[in-house]
Amino acid sequence: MKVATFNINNVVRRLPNLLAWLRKTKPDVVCLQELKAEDAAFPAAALEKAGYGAVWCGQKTYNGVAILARGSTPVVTRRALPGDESDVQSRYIEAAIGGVLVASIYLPNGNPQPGPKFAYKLAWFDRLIAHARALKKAKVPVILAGDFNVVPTDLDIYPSKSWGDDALLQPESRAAFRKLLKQGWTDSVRALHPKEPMYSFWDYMRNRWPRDAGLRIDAVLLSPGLAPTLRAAGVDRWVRGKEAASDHAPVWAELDLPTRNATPPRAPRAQPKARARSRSAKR
DNA sequence: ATGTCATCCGATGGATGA
Repeated sequence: MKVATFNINNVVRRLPNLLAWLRKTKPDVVCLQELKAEDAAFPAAALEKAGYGAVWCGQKTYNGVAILARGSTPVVTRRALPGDESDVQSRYIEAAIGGVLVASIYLPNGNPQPGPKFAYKLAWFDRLIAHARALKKAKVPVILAGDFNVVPTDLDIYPSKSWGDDALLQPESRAAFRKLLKQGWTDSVRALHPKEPMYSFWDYMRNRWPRDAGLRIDAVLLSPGLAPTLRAAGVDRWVRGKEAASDHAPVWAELDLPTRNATPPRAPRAQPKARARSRSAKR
């Protein structure tokens, strides 16, 4: 099973880019962030046509998260992060897909800091840490994927002093991310690529993409039970170089899990292809 | 401080967020 996270930076404007990437890489599960679209504007029909069922939490102009599944529709378990009923920002959605619980996360940016936005970021992080702990205790396979808006270490950013005051690099932000990981989550890309930067975001400003001045702020985290299934992980950098690209590139992890809706490579019984096809055609 | 992209509101551009 291939699971990916992609901060799409406006799913309506970026739909051609999203569809081209889905066609080329065929992830089984996709977490999207920064839809920047109201519920009614989400391009569900186009994604369905591309073979993906979707669930989403939209919001006008800002935020917005979604989960896509190839050949099925995710079963929503939560549409908001617990812990603050007054929080109306669309930053969390959680769903079950083939026995795995998947969360699409858009952690607050937190700039400028210090200030109310940074306080909101840290409070949101605390709520995420508490909820992640509860999910872990449930002993089910869980994937936490999204834009965590944290540069975890200095390896995760190009050599630069211009981000010193940024909320993404503050010790409090980094400590919160460490605290989350310490519960036992595996940062897929970092686990398999411990020495390379593996950037996932390049600011539009100041020629940062052409000079590879990137940040690694998007991640696919695996619960302890899933960690041994991790086979490969990476960043689809080429997506960032396309016309009208998002400022993020997709981050993915390949797990050695049976994919319920995938066509099996060989036929254990008669006509498995036809059966698999008719099942997905019902969607 | 700079500079990029995009949208909002509501007016021919400034404020905002990332």
